[in-house]
Amino acid sequence: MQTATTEQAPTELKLSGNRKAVYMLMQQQQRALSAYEIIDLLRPQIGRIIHPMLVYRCLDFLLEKQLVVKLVSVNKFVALPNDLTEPGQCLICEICQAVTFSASSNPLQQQKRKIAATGFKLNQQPVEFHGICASCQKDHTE
Amino acid sequence: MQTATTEQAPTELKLSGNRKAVYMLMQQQQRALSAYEIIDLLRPQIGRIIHPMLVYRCLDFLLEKQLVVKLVSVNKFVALPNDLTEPGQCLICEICQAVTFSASSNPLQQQKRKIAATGFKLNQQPVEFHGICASCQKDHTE
DNA sequence: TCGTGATATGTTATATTATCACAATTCGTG
DNA sequence: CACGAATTGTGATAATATAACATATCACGA
Ligand SMILES: [Zn+2]
Ligand SMILES: [Zn+2]
Ligand SMILES: [Zn+2]
Ligand SMILES: [Zn+2]
Repeated sequence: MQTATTEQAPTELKLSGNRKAVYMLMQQQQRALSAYEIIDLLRPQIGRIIHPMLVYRCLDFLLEKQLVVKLVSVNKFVALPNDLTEPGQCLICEICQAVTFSASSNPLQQQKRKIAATGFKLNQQPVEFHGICASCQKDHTE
Repeated sequence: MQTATTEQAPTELKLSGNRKAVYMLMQQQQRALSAYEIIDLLRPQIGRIIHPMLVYRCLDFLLEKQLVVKLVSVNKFVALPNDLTEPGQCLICEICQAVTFSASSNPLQQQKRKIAATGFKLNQQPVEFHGICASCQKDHTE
C-alpha cells in the first residue's frame, strides 16, 4: 500500500515500511525511547498491534546505517542528530531521562587516543555520562 | 547458623548472611557477573535455591556502600577493586566481556570538570568505554 | 529478659527488555 | 512472469529487574 521511499533521511537513503515508520517516529520524538515505547507510540499511527521482534529488527537496521544509536546504559534508542559527525558523547539525566548529545571535546578525544594507544579499539558509539541535569538539581533544592 | 561478621571488607565493615556471600563471591570472581550468574554460582555454595529478589537486594546494599559497581551498559555487576579511590573508568570488551578498571587519567578528569561546569552533576560511577580488547583483535586477524 | 521497632530474609507474582524459530509476503531484477 | 533475496508476520521464550507482602532476626532500651 505504501511506497517505499523517504525524503527525510540524510544522503538519499531509502527506507521502506516499518523501518520508515520507526525512524520517522524517532526523529519526531527526539528523545530516548525503549523498544516498547516505540511500539506503544506506533500502534495508534499504524492501527494494528506491532510485535517487539519487528521493532527490534527495524532498530537493528537503523543502527547499522548509523541513523540511530543505542544508549547501552539505559537500554533505549535515539535518532542520531544529523549534525553530529562523530560518535561524541552524551549526558543522560538519571531523573528526567533527558539526553544531550555533543561532539567529543578535546579532553575526551585525547582520552580516546590514549585508550587506543593501549591497543584497545574503541567502538563508534557515544560515550555515555550519567548524572543529574541542571534543571533537575534546581527542582531538588527549591 | 552463621555469624554475621566478615574480615575481608575494607574499613571494618560488617556484612551478614546473603550480603556476605554475594560480596565474597564477587571478590573471588573478579569479573563482571549478571545477577543471574551470581544466583547460579551461589546455589552450590549455599545449597538451596536463591531467588533473584534476594540477589538484587544484596546488590543494592553493596552498591550503596560502594563495594560493587553496576556496569550499566552491560547490566552486570563487579566488585570494585580496593585500590581505586575514585570511580574512574573502565574498558569493556564486546567480544570477551573483559572489564579493565583504571583511575581517570588527566584528560578524562578534565572532561568531567568541563561537564560539571555546564551545571550537569556527574554521578560516581566509572565511565564505561566499549570496544575490542587487544587480545580479541589478534584473534580476528590471525 | 522481654518487648518493640528496625532490619533482613523468604516467596510469589509480575514487569521490562530482547531473541529464537519459522512461515508468509513482498521486492528486485532478469 | 519467475526466481531468489529481503522484508514482514507471529508465537514462543529467554534474560533482566521490580512489586508486594509475609516472616524471621537483630538491636537495644525498659
Ligand atoms: Zn534531568
Ligand atoms: Zn526528586
Ligand atoms: Zn576481548
Ligand atoms: Zn570472533
